[in-house]
Amino acid sequence: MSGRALSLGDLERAVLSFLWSHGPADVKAVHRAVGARRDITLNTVQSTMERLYRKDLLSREKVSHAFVYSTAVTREELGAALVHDAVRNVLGSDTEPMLSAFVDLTARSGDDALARLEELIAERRRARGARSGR
Amino acid sequence: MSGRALSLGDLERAVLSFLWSHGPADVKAVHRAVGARRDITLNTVQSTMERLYRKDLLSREKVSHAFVYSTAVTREELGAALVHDAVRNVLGSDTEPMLSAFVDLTARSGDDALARLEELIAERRRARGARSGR
DNA sequence: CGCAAACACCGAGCGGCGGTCGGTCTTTTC
DNA sequence: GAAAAGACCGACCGCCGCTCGGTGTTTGCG
Repeated sequence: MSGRALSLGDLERAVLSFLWSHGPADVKAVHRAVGARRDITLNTVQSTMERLYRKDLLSREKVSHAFVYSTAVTREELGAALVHDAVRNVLGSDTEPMLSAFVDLTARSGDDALARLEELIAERRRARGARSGR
Repeated sequence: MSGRALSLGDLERAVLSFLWSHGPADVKAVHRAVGARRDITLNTVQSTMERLYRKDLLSREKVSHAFVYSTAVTREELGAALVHDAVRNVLGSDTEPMLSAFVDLTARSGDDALARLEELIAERRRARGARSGR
């Protein structure tokens, strides 16, 4: 853990997206899938993946003499972290504005989304319910 | 309206924050309040505010021969926009992951936050109530 | 065992963006 | 009119992601 104010470029997002969808892969595979449409060198993909690795967003494991990269965080975790950042930077530490934003954004997806949000809250409640605290 | 992937720097956020707290102000006032502690020239503040103006985050009105700047969006709107961006860039267009992130982040602020979220949803429901979703 | 292919890593250049100013041109004011 | 006030322009810097070429190292085949 760590990572403050992480910023991601297009390629970085594309790489992460690919690894989230299809599991772990080596640079070559990612290049074939992601770099192909971009007319990008394998080297570029390599650099990007290493940068992602240094940001602790990817983990790697040496297989024979090539690295196989895996995501170090789930899409959900990253998404939550980014949202959290946005909130902290603009809305501050008060929770109220954050909650308002959530409801607002949810409402834009329709009333059913609002209902779904309630369900998720209820579920979360139930899960935390019995056990209490962390 | 518009706004693609807006990114804000520290000074820009500070300026916006000031204008949100204390109403409209001219460059000089903002410089006194924000630029003072930063050992920054009035010109720097001026440039930053103009950039903010071009990003449509500030509006201005000429009073005598100086501009008085006002925020063109509320803190809540900007916050929501940023959160929306983060969601779109990482979580995609499916609403489910977004809702999960919301509940997750809210839960981190405690059970009362979860309860408050429910209240806000209920309120929103009542406000939009009768009309029905699409 | 030695060599060629495969691959990771370094260094570098580019473009975009925010921050930071100095200088200049325009407008207001006395 | 001249001086003061302020807006605008252009420039430079540093950071960051993108993009490669080149180089060194490791692997595996003949």
